[in-house]
Amino acid sequence: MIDPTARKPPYLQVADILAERIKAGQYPKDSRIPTESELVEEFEIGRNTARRAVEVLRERGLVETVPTRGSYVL
Amino acid sequence: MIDPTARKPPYLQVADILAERIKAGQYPKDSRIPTESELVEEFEIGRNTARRAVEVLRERGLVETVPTRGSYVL
DNA sequence: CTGTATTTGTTCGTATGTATT
DNA sequence: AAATACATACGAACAAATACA
Repeated sequence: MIDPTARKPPYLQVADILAERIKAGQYPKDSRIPTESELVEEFEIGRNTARRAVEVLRERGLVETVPTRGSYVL
Repeated sequence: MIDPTARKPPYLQVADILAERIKAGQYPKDSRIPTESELVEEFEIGRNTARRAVEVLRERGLVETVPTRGSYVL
């Protein structure tokens, strides 16, 4: 799924995949995207990398993160 | 704040600035100095450079670093 | 009310790759 | 060649808040 050798770093690859899913309606508005742990498992990445990916989605205004809850599609 | 072109490398410049602050009592004994991330932001340097700066303070016996906690003034 | 599980927040440790001087 | 610097990544540990049985 993720290519660690690609020019695009893993955290961006993951962010883009998640953004695609949001755009496609796979994660509907107000729904919660996968937790950091789930992203770690699905994409076989470290937690920090998962966090960075979600951070990108926040910066893009795609999700909102609620501590102890998760990140929700806007 | 930091001059990347100076003869003194950034990590030493940062270390010296922090040492000054400790000496001046800006960071009192037993208090925590800024985290690596905070140093990255304040001085606009990379994380490795921030780490190097703190390493210098350790070598000078000015601080003690506790994994997952931070570095504390001695 | 109490304990446990879940989830994000924070922070340092370590390593790799690339670029510049 | 060596030192310096930055970006990226994974690991580990602990805190804090929330949810739930």
